[in-house]
Amino acid sequence: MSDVNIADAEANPLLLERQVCFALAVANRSVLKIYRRLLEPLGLTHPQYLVMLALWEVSPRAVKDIGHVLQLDSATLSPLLKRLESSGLVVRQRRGDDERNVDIALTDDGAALRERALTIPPAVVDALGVDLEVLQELHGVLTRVNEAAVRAGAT
Amino acid sequence: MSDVNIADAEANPLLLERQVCFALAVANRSVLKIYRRLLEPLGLTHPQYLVMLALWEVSPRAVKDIGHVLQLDSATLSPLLKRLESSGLVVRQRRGDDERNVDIALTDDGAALRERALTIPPAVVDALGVDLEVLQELHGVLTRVNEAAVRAGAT
DNA sequence: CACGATTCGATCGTGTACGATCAATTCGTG
DNA sequence: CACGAATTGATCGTACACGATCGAATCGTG
Repeated sequence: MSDVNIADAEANPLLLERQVCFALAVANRSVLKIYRRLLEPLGLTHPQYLVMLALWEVSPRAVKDIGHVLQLDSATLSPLLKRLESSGLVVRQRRGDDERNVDIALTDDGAALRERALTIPPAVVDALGVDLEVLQELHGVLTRVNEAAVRAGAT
Repeated sequence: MSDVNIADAEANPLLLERQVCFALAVANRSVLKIYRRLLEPLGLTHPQYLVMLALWEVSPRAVKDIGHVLQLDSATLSPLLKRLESSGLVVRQRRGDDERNVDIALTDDGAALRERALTIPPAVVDALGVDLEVLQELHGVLTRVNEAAVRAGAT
């Protein structure tokens, strides 16, 4: 990752951009690798973990709502939610007032899993070995990029 | 993304971490979405684009080397490289001195594609609508997280 | 030379991602 | 009431991502 340095990047925006897309993709994979190890005992993959996080905040939650928060579409969510259902962590039920909506609700097992999941975040922070300050900085920049990307993709 | 704010995060490290893993995953997907549109005319997916970037820097390059730079293993690279080969952008050839190594080399078409690819980076920066300064900041933080993650994953 | 350890790449199975498309339902308007 | 538009979730096909494993080739040592 050091074949192009920041000085080059300042002189040539194209190189900086390239490094950012490299860095983002590699960072995502690297972080996922850490999560994989930690989540395996819980029987969850990382996207499944994100869905559970969303449900631990609001339990009966529409598929569309989950997809909106996680920026996932139904083509990805449908099979994922089926796996969570067959694991006994959630149930799917059509809502009475509008049969088009499907609500996802935690089962008792799904709600109980939250206790074990509480150990994940500090383990990740520990494994990364970076200061919380750095994570805050990362969060701030990612959020800005995120909003810009959503704006760009909303068309 | 605003159901938990920074103030909460400062009081509770777990929430901050959660937001970061949310933000990283969403940002990665959002940025990929932008690339998808731009790369489609070139007939490249984003991982294929990363491999081509690596090859445009060093042309005859071992599979292992590409995998090291992009943090991808052969299970991902092998089919990907086959697609690039069937697209006529690269050729695979076993190296004489060690038959276990496979060198990937650009074809004339592959090398020529670089010209068209030069339009991609500024288009991404433009689509994101963020300052180069922000991208630099992002790059710096990602690099630090990256190194930490690699260290953590190196066991 | 022979043999075990290592390296390299390919392959298999599972699980996301996402564009495109489809069926069912609801809503707005005439 | 009826009909077209919009919404919602499901399904299909393609393409990563990665753990596990395999087969071939090389290397180190005796």
